[in-house]
Amino acid sequence: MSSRSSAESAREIPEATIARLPVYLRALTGLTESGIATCSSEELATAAGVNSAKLRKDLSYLGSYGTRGVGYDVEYLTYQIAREIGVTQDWPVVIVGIGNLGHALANYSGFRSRGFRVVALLDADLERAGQEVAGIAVRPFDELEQIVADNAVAIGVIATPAAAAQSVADRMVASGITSILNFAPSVLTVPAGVDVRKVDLSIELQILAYHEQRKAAVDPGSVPQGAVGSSAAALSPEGVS
Amino acid sequence: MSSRSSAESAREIPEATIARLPVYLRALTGLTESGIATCSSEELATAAGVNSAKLRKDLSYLGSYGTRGVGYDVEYLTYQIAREIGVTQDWPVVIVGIGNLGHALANYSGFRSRGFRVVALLDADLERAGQEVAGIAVRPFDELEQIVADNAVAIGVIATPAAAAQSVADRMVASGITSILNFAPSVLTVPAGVDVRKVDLSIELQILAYHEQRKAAVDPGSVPQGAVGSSAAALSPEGVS
DNA sequence: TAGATTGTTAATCGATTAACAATC
DNA sequence: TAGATTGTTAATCGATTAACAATC
Repeated sequence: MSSRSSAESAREIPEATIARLPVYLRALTGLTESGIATCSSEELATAAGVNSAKLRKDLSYLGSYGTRGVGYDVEYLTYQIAREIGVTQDWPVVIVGIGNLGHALANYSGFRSRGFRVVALLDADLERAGQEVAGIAVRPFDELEQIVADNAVAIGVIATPAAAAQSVADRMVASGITSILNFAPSVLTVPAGVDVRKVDLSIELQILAYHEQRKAAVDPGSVPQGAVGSSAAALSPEGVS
Repeated sequence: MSSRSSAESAREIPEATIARLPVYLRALTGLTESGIATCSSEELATAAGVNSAKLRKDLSYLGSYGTRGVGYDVEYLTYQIAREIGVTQDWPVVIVGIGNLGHALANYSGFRSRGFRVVALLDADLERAGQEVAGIAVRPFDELEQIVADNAVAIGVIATPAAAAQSVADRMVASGITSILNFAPSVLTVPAGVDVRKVDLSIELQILAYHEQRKAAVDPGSVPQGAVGSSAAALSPEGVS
């Protein structure tokens, strides 16, 4: 799936580690805001919600940025991780599909402070295009190629209905985008070299439901087991907005 | 983290498999909509975006629901997976925090068809409470305990700002909720027996940025490398809505 | 020097994959 | 019977973890 370049740098960072680096970065930001200048692997691990052995192992792939007997300098480690991830500079991003979710994404103020800059909002619906969301004009989807070229956009966000997602992805790839964050509930097919990550609300809920069901089974009566709906309703065809 | 009951049923399904069952379910729904009644592991795997060996291995944990030489009956397999996950019945869910994201979640029509029913929208802001979103009245957060009790709610969704998330989680847990889906960018501390899953927009984007940066490094010039922002901007304190 | 904590080793655990016997 | 495809085995790969030597 993800790019797996082989002989590039001395270190080859495992995927599982890469996925945790942003979590460490956020935990470090929290420490900075609390006025903490130095921390041990134990403290940082707690803030990030992992165990300290895993944290130290993860950081060891980046280099030796701590001091034995002392810990880590919060500011220095923050910079090193940000540099490793690649968010010491802002990445321009386009969001396609300005429905409810697109609105929420456009208004999400966390992007800017974490290395991203929304350069355009696009929607195929010409009614929506022309409006303004979060201070950014919504533009017709057809302007995608121009916008990607003008702003050197490498990352695209898809917040369209499932039916439109693949064709939006195709246009994104053709226009030069090589990383896609997909919120539409559909599997995207993209060429090698293009990375896709997927966020799916109901899949996350279903994973919780699985465990919830098991809790109820182990300890019947202790956990409320929801009102009884019909299985027909639960299994009916999708009506994704 | 997640519940790990030991001697419960004959099978002990791996976490990685559980996380993929909802993906298979969605792929099967797609096949049903296309009028396909039977499929091979190869076809279903393609629709789900995994390889067929992994799919068959995953399904083998549930039982033997296929026919050698033939494949799987789509409707039968759909039911078996839905039953395993626990979504043949509807799970009542509450959403706390009706900002932009809460709005989007409340309006997400996919919940209903996938085993969930939003029974209440809650917000601490009394201005918001009293409004109506997606046909559901927004109620004061203080009514949480009553609503959870009345509707036997086991699953809660947090869409509040980061600063409020932990206290909302505490109240949820105290009220009897044992599964939480957290959209706020903060690490939640909960008692054993409570499951938390986290969805984080900027973490997903940062993972993409990491790989994007590597692509640019391997093949300079071929991939646009975004406008140059200041590292100060990228690392400034959070401004999460 | 004594205490603390990192960075690394090595063992363990879990997940993935290819191959194929079972069987429709 | 011949062809197709599942379910399972076993090998491989990657991730986690505890323990501790290195070193501040």
